[in-house]
Amino acid sequence: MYAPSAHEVDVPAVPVRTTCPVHLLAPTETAKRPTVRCASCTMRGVCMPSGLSSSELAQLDSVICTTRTIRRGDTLYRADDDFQSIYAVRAGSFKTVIMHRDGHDQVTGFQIAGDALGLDGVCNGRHHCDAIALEDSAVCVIPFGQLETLCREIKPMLHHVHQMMSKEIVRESGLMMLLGTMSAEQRVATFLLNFSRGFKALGYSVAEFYLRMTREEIGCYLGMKLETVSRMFSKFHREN
Amino acid sequence: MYAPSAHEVDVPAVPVRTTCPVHLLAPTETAKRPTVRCASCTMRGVCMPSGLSSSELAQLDSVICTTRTIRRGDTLYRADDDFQSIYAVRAGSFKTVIMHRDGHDQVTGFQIAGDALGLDGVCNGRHHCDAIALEDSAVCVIPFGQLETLCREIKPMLHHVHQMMSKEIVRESGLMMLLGTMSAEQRVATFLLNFSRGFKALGYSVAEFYLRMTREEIGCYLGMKLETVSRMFSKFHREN
DNA sequence: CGCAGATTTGACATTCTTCAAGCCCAGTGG
DNA sequence: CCACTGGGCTTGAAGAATGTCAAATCTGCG
Repeated sequence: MYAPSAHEVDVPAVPVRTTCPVHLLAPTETAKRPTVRCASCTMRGVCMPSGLSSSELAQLDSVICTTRTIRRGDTLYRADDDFQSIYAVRAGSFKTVIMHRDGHDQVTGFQIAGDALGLDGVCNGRHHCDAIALEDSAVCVIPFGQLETLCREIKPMLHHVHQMMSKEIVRESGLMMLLGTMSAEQRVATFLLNFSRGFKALGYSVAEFYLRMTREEIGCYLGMKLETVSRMFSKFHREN
Repeated sequence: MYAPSAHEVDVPAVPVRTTCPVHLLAPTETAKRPTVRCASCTMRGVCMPSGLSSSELAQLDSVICTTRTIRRGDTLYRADDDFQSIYAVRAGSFKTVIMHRDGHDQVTGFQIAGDALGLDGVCNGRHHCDAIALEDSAVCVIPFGQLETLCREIKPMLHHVHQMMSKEIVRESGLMMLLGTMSAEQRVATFLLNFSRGFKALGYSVAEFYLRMTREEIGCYLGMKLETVSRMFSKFHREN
């Protein structure tokens, strides 16, 4: 809808929000609880350590993966829910939100295919935020107790889990930087660039992509009001 | 210097910055690399899982702990440093800072006795921030590779490491909430309350304590300018 | 004592929010 | 088919919160 050539400038073309899904679920994935084999999963490189032997992969498969589908707007888990499992996004997208009594919510992250969800629950056995699907989505369910058991047997797995958690820590500290030091304009620009990078890693276009979240959700994530987000988008669009 | 009774209101008495250290190092701890035994460490409850057998504690001691002292203003590690170890603060205090080329730094946390440092490095083998001592301090050095080995042998240890990392994730998301949704006044109040809570856990006074960091560092942490921090302190003091 | 850095305070500028109005689009029902 | 409706989006004007700049203390340290 906008010129794809726009990615010569720092900020990618402003995407238009539509309801056309970025990742369509394959029909086989919509069934309620089919076992998906990690060994043949295209996302394996994203959510599992590389270099596992086939017997180790079999261990993974036997112990760990079931999938779950979540409809747009539904929650994968809520704050205070008992923590049992972590999740890997297979298809679709989510947001994680910390609700505050007075309605001042904070979106702490957007997750797309390959991202992990639920690591906040390890700390004290309860989740600390809500995870809400932005579109019809599917996740792999990874029971954390069993994952820990596996970690004791497979060293690369242990290290991978640690990396995932550390990556989350680093991601969040980057966000703190954004929230603490950047102007509204810089925040929106950074947000678009990060998103673009995320889609690129999945093989989608860098310069043109759909945003599944509303202006309000973006604002909530970036620490500003939806009107300000809108103004920044307009500004970038004017200035290309 | 201020009335300790002030802790009846929501916000503790505004502390005065001085150079009087909160935690004095015992003389024996200032030597360069003495081995401190985890088994007899008073901080053990904070940085290690409870319920380890004495043989497991011995394993810990033999493999892991050396200590290091850092002078005020010196760095424990810097961004881009090779990641080898994580650290547990034994005495003193630190800040972690993400430096940005244009001088817009972000303080991502303050760490006092019992807190962990360095978990951001697991992710890709390099640290992502600087850790700087706010006063003469001491840390336990915990080589991460050896810790992972130990994790495979001692299950509670594995779980504890996961909890530490998850705790850091939760801490950061709380900070994102603060940065994203709160007014300057609320941020400073929350900051003081959190700090008060941290000191309380160490057995120090809730209503009166010293802040080792400058107004600028606090501002950097809370996403505002030092003048604003100062104004809020003045305001709280006026209103008690 | 006197310097350098930290802090406080005031006046003014800027940025962002708030409030309000109108537009666009998809879904709905007559 | 088309008006209607609601949600999301855009835009303008005014106001509040915070940043910027500057000056005057305060404090610890040599």
